[in-house]
Amino acid sequence: MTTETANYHHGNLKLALLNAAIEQIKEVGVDKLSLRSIARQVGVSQTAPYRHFKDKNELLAEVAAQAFTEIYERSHSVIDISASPILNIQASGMAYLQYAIENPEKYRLLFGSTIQNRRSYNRMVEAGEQSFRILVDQVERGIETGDFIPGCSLLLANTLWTQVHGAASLILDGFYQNRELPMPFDDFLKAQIQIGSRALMLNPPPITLRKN
Amino acid sequence: MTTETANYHHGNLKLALLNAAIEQIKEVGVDKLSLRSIARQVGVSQTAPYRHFKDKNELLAEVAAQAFTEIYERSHSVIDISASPILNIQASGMAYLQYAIENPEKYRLLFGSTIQNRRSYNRMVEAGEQSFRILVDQVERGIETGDFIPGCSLLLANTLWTQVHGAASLILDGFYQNRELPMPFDDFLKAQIQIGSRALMLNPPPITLRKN
DNA sequence: TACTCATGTTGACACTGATAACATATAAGC
DNA sequence: GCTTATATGTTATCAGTGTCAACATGAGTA
Repeated sequence: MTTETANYHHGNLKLALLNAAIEQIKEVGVDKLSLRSIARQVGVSQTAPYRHFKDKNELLAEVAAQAFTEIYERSHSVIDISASPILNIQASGMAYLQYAIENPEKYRLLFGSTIQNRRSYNRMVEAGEQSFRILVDQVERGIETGDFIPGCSLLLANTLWTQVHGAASLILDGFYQNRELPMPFDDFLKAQIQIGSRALMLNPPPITLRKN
Repeated sequence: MTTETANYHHGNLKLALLNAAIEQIKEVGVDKLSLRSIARQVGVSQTAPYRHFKDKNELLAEVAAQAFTEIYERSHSVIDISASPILNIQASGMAYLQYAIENPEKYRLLFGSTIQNRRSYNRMVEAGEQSFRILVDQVERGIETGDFIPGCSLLLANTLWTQVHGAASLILDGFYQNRELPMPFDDFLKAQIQIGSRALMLNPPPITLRKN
């Protein structure tokens, strides 16, 4: 209903603005995004957005909340309750990286410094924490089964996320672009995640890295 | 000499601009930094900077190159050639994190999306790689001594950096601010680095996390 | 029908990065 | 020592931004 019928003057301008923002973030990048150009695309005056968002920051925070939810869904969809925690962690890590690679500008919005005062946007914060909880859950399972270091699941989950987030950042910043890799890019990601997840294990399995 | 005597109209305006930029980045943050306010602080017209830098981006890239060098010096200064690779890695990781925490806005400049076209600024890129090489060196030593997973030092070093960089990002984004930690913050960092570095080891030592 | 209030527009302000045209002082050539 | 070219700095201006206050409009309600 909400998507079809025109409610008011424009007919759900708020949603139209959000969609236009997402589109332009993808096209011109998050830095070059302007509220005015969003309004222009929707065919509305420059100040119309202010009836639906306190300011540009608030609009971006809402886009970010949506993106965090997407990341959550991606990472969650590959979790298999009957699989081992370590496999789940690796799978959701790859899903996370894939999202970042496929949506570089959205990812920058999530973790760059564009949005100010992040902590004051509840919807966004909660959507972010939801993703994090996937990790915490799997880490706790791994601790229960005796595979992981016991003590503090938050810390272990952090180590994981931190690593995957760092990898994503370096990829998006083009760090690997002119660099010779010892293996195909996708394998490189997998290896990185595999190595990283060894950190949690009480007795990590031996590992060999193919040179190519 | 260069710092003392006035060379030209202003007397080393380029250096004065860079210093003013660094000061303002610290004070108002990298997003709110404007070329005009830098010029104002130095007491020169808005367009004077354009005689020394092609554009704002170029000025920022030079500040970043300087900051990368500082990070290198910090991380390098704690390397002890007679100590084990793993200890060196942990020490330089902590030094890196400390730099990020002490200079949050500079760190954002280095890895945020403010500077465009990073790869085209050689001085900056090289200063960055220099820091990375500290890690690669220690990883290679660790592989030689048989402590680390053999195969690809680049990949292992990446895993490390990636993790430390990710930790820095989350800290600066305030992720840990309203969150209860199981131990004092500094210990939390150390633990994270300690756990992370286990990933590289062929036979990581058992580890226990104090609950407090 | 009249009124209210959410929604949208106009006009304006104070900023920003950047360019072109002009001014000036320094270093080099004679 | 005087002229001249060039590096350096200024003025004026443009197009663009986020945001606010004042005004316009139209849908739902009393």
